[in-house]
Amino acid sequence: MPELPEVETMVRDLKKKVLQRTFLNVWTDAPKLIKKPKRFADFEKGIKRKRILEIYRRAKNIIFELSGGCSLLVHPKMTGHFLIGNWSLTDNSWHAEKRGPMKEKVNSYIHMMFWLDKGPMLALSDLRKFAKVELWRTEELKESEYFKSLGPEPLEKEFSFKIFKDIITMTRGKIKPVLMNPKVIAGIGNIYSDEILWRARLHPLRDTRSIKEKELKEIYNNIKKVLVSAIKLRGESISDFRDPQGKKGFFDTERRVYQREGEKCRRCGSIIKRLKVGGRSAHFCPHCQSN
DNA sequence: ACTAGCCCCTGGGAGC
DNA sequence: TGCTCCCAGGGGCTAG
Repeated sequence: MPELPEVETMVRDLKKKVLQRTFLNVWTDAPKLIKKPKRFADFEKGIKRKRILEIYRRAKNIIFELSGGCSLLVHPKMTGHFLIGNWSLTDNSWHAEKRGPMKEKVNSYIHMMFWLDKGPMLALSDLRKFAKVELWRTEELKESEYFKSLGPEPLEKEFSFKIFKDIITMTRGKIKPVLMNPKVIAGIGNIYSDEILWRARLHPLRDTRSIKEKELKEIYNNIKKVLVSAIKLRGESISDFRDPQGKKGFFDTERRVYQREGEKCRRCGSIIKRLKVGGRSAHFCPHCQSN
């Protein structure tokens, strides 16, 4: 499940491989993934012959800044990830493939394929087809209500303890869903919120208004520590996340609570429990993370 | 102002 | 072995 570290891993790899290259063509068998513009023909027309000038991450979005004042935004949601491959489809086989299922899928979950000039192609794999693909005017995207609504980036220098403290104390609710809310802080999802709270020794259901300064400091420090460490390890692959080369991440070695229900806490030996909050499962140690 | 629930989707696990 | 049922989950949305 791509969260900030997995999306950051994809962006860093993509920058090495596809920067300055030009979109020649695009294919999909799941046009519903494309939310903007509404018609695939318009999307196709809009992306063709555009060169990739920059690639960056905002929250869990991957944004390709293109020539001609366009930006391609991809939110991978649950199972989306980019793959870079040397599938040698010539222009002729592309036309053949257009009429039927792709024969050269390296992965049967590829639902979008981008042909680039020179070298390997770019594919979007998405088992559950939840991903969001949008083509924007760059200016409009940067000024969009959506961008403005996103919370701060937790790894930016500007994300000080004071800012963190202010937004958490301002946001009422249970700490786990608050941490996961992209409008509060960008990029933290179910896995990393569980891991952060275990390290900070806070119960996922703690009311934000009851959290003391010292505890806030623990959460703040562990947000940075966990995310930085996960990026170094190239993300998690408990889910089906793979990097653009199709390789797994190594965060599993650092996993302490997520999907460890019934197993022993690595700190105190108590049995890890699971509960539901905000429609998501929260994993925690009932001894270390008392409410 | 909250929160619970629904929806999109599909593989995998459980139960029979 | 194979069928059916149910669940997970990001995030936007609605309904209570």
